[in-house]
Order: sequence, then C-alpha cells, then structure tokens
Amino acid sequence: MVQIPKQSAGRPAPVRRPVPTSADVARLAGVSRATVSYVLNNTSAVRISEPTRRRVREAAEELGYVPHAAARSLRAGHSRMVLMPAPAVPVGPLYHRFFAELQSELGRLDYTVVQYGSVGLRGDEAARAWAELRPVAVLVPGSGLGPQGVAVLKRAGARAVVTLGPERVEGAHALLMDHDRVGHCAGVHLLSRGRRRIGVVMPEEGGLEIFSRPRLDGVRRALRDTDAMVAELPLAYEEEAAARLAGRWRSLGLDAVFGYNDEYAMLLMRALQDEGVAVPDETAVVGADDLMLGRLLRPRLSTVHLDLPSGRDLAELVDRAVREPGAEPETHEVLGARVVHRASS
Amino acid sequence: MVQIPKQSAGRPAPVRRPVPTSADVARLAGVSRATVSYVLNNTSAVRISEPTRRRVREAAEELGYVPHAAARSLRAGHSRMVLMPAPAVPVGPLYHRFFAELQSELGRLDYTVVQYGSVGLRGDEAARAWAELRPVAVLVPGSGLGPQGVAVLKRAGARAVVTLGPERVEGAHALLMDHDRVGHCAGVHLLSRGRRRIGVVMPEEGGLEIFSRPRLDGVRRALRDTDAMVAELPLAYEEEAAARLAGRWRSLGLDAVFGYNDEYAMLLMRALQDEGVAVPDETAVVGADDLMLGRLLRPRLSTVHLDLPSGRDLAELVDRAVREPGAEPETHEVLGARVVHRASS
DNA sequence: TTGAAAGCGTTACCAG
DNA sequence: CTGGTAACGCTTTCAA
Repeated sequence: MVQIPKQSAGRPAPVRRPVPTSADVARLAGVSRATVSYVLNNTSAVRISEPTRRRVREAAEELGYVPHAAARSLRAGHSRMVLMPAPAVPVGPLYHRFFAELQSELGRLDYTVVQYGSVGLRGDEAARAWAELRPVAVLVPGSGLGPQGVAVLKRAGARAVVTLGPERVEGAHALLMDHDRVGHCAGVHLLSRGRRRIGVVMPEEGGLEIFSRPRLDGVRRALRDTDAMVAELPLAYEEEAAARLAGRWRSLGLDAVFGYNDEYAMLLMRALQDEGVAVPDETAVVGADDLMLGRLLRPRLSTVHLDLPSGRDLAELVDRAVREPGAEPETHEVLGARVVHRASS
Repeated sequence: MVQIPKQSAGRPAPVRRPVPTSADVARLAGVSRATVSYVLNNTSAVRISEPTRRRVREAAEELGYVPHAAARSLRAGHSRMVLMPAPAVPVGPLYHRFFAELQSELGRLDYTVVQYGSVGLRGDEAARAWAELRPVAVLVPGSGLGPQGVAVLKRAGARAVVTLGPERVEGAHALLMDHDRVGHCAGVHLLSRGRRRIGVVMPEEGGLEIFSRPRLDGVRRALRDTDAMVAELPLAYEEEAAARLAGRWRSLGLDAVFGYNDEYAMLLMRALQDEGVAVPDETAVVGADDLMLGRLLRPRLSTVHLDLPSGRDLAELVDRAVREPGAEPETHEVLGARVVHRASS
C-alpha cells in the first residue's frame, strides 16, 4: 500500500475571499439582482437590451460567479435530483453497467443523479438522511427500506420512490429482482441434465446472503417433488478455501454444483479439476452472470444469464412517476434469468 | 432485456400535502421556530425545559418533519459534502473497492460523500456544475479538469480539490496515478525473461486510452536502449476479435505480450492456446490488476499488481486540506506497481 | 427559558 | 425594459 505522508501546513491561509453572489455581479455590472437573474437564466418573458446582457455576462465572468444550487432549489421549492444510495453490499460489473446507463439516461431527461454514501445508517434512519436532501425521486437498491421510510421520503417531497430488490414495499414503485429465479433456472437445468445431488455454493463474504439465500431457495424449489437433494456449501473467495472444499469433494457425493455466480463457480471448478474431479462427467458446474471470463476456462462454464432492466426503461419509469405522482405504484418483475449451456454441465 | 411496460396513470393525484417545515412543528408544539431548532439540534448553549423538549419532539414526529439540508447549509454558509464526479470511463473492481473504502472513511470523519453523474459535460463546464453544489471538497478522478476548473471550484468555496489522475493540476492536490509505471513493470519483467519482441494490447473499447496509452509508453520506456521492440495490438473485448488476432499471431513474430489488464490478457491467452501457440514457451503473457481469475487459468497468469492509495489515507488528506485550506497543495505518487510472476511468462 | 427578527442566495411578481 | 421586494426554510443573535 502506498503511504501518503502526513504534512503539516507551512504558511497560513493567504486570502479567503467570500464566494461571489449574484448581488456582486449586479453591483459590478451596475444593474439589479433581478436583471442578473434574467440574463443568466435567459428568461424569455423579459426583454433585456443587448449591451446590458453583455455587461452582466462580463461581470459574472470576471468574478467567476457560479449560482448556488441550494439557494436556487430552496427558492424554487423543488429540484431535479434523483438520489440513489450506494448499495451496501459489494456488487458486480453487471450492476455498475446498469447504473452507468441509468445515470446517463436520467441525465438525458435533465435529472441530476446523485449517489449517496450512507454507510452505517440503515432502514428508516437512512431514509431520514436521504429526505433531508429533498430529492425529487429516490431509487433504493436492495432491501432495508420499510413502508415507514417510504412515507418519510414522500412527506419530504419525493415524488417517486422506487425500490430495486426482492420485495414490494407499500407506497413505492417496485422493480422486483427475485434471485430465486436464478437458482431455479440452474436447478431445472441440472435436473434436466440428469443430476440428482446438487451442491449450492454459499459465499462467506458478508452481505451476499441477500442474493445467495434466495438463489439457494430457487434451487430447492426446482427440486421439490423430485428425488434430487441439495447441499449448502459455504465457501470463501480464496483459492485455499476452494482447495479444501475440493479436497473433501468425493466424500460429499455430489454430482453437480451451482456456484452462486461465475466467479465462485470458476474458483471451485478449478479447484475440483486440480483435485482430479472430472468436470462435467463426475460433477457438473454452473455459474451465474454470464461473464466473459467463464468462456475462457476449459470446459467452458455453463451459466445463468441475468437480464437487468434497461437503464432507459427505469429512467422513463422515474420520469413518469415524477410527472404523475398520484398514480398507483407500479410493480415489475425485472430480473430475467436463462441458462446458457456450455461445456461444464 | 426485460421490458417495463408503459402505464398511463389511472386516477389523478389524491392529496399533495406541503412538506412540513420547522414552522409547522413550532405551531403544533406551541413554541417558536427558534425553540424547535434548539431542541432538534440539541443546542447546548441554551437550556430548554424537558416538557417543552418533549412537546417539540412529539410534534416533529407526528408531522414527519425532516430538516431541509439546502436551507440549513445556505444559512450555515458551508456544508460537509465531498463531491466526487463519477468516472467517465468504465473502471474495474479495484476502483470500486477503493471508492467504497474512501466513502466509508470520509463518513467516519463526518463528511457526506456524493457521487455526481456528470455525463456529457466536460472540462471546465463540468467544474461549474460541480461548483453549483458548493461542496467543501471535490475529488476528481481521471484527467479533464484544468487549472481554470480548479479556480472555479475554489472560488465557489471548495476548500480542497484533489485530482486522481496522470498529472498535477495547478492549485489542486494531486494523487498521481501514472500508468506508465504499470507498463514499465511489465516491460522490465518480460525483458528479464529474455523476451525481445513484445506486443502490447490496446483495448478498442472507448475511453480506455487514458490508461492504455501510458501503459504502452511504459513498456516502450522499459525497452529503450535495448534491442527489443514493441508492437501495438488493437483488440476488442470479444472472443472473435481475440481469435482473429491469434490467427495471425505467428505472422507477427512476437515472443511476448502485455495484455493491458488481466481480462484482456486472459482473453488473448485463451485464444492463443486455442490456436496452438504455446504459453509461455512460444509467447509469454502478462496481465495487470492481479485479479483472482488470473490464477484459475492454466498456465496461471503473470500479472502486474496495482496498489491504489488506501481510502483512509485519502480521507485524511481531504480532512487535512479542508481544515488547512491555505496549505500548499500536496502531490503524491500513489500508484504502486509490482510484477507477480506466475506461470504464463 | 422563550420569542422576534435578520439574513443566507435565488427568483417571481409587480410597480415604475 | 428595469428594479425593488418578498419569500423559500433554516439558524442564530439579541432582547424580553
């Protein structure tokens, strides 16, 4: 780790000049504050002479004037800020791509997306912190927001609250992402490949239970009313842990494993191969996320491909909700899942 | 892709109640707004009777009152918001881990971290947008912020501007991340392994030149004054592209390749193997980022391990700068790079 | 112990 | 066409 040495300041602050305001611009341009506002906002309802416009612009330029967003939205009574708390759990590249697209699409609709780091806070306490910013919409990934929280946000003026998570929350729009489906997909696939004793990797890394638990349940659901069985396999994301698990693999008597996602699946698959366990003959392996890397191992990794909602669709949902705040909250099942069958299963 | 169907609102908005203010709380509790402020902020300079406190708290609770952050910071004249524009280019898991840690550490120091999605804007135009939020500090990843931009931010009251990128910017603290080093590392390593004709993968995905160009330069620098040569290898992150490149590999006459990062390196290494090119005997392969996945391929991927600055160190730098705004801007070289030699080279 | 009032930077309204 | 004035929600100083 590169250290940043701690320096102590040498000389004292030179000059701390106050931040220029529109009044300063007005003074310098020799006009009123109202005129400054008109000119800088290109207000079309009022005609300002060209020389005046120029003087104002030059004054603003000279002072380095930048309007104060807080003052503006205080005055306006609303903002176009869409708040999105940073997800509490480590998320993968899929989510980051989704978020980047969402941000860009909302930007196109003239919203400002702000990702807010609310560490430590949780539940309705977090909701209060978000409400203080008076966002016009709030997008909450994961669970943790209750009906109380939604109410707080709405009372604070949020015209749309959208949850992206496993369950509907009273009063909020819901983009349901039920990871049960992912496991179910994998389970059905393995079953159809003739497997009957199926291991399911459960990451030991904190926070991932939110995803791993429903995925496990999905596998269980796929196997209900069959003669197949499921075994939970706790696993840390480390080579040694995978090697240990592989070392006792034969004693587990499993003929297939769902690896939680591609990364854990690849880790385990490699460990199995190093242990001499034949994939897929002796044990089939399935991951999830459809990462490029899964295609590079041999055998190529079978996987569950996830479809997240398009950023554009979500952006439009938000925009609709903002414009029609009284409308009934929408609920959409947005997590698509389908097996991509490759050589490992 | 899962579609979100477009619904039209059925019934009109039920009731749009105004957002409760401290005045509403005061009215309900039968006290003045000042008293409300004292109670809710636990102002120690003033003594308020316990019954009054209770009445105020209950009133706030009943109305679902949440203070208005903008109004508060307008009045206070400053905020504790640390603004961090979202990086414009796709960044990897390393960056995301770094950012999460930074956020958590700044949160510990009682700053509020906000990641701001400024798509489309660039350079000093973006700086103005950021300045409107009057953040107490701004952390700018990548290049694109000029001295002008720094000046704008400072005039708008930012007490610390920190760039994380390839070069120092006048007036700002700089965490230099010179990716030249990464390539240099790889080049020196390959040279020492006796390689003389070295390919360097240049991702075709947009935006990555910011990193790939200096990495290439670093390889070149390592090979200066030797008899070794460098060849640029444009490559899209797709199996077919890698296969095509591998198909004409022997005609290139290279005995080593630096794959830009682990992902591109793995993609290419697999394609080379599929083409029958022996790794490392015929061609050595080196990646960068030291991802876990690189250890799972055979041969295991050699890589350049990157050390980003610790979130804690950066958080402390920010805090110091905020408290001592007149201090000389600090410059630190924070990108550590070292080769992790495995079997592919 | 509480209350009245000023003021933070903007913009909308309404006279001039 | 332009300029004064009020108001957004909050905190804080001063006075009662």
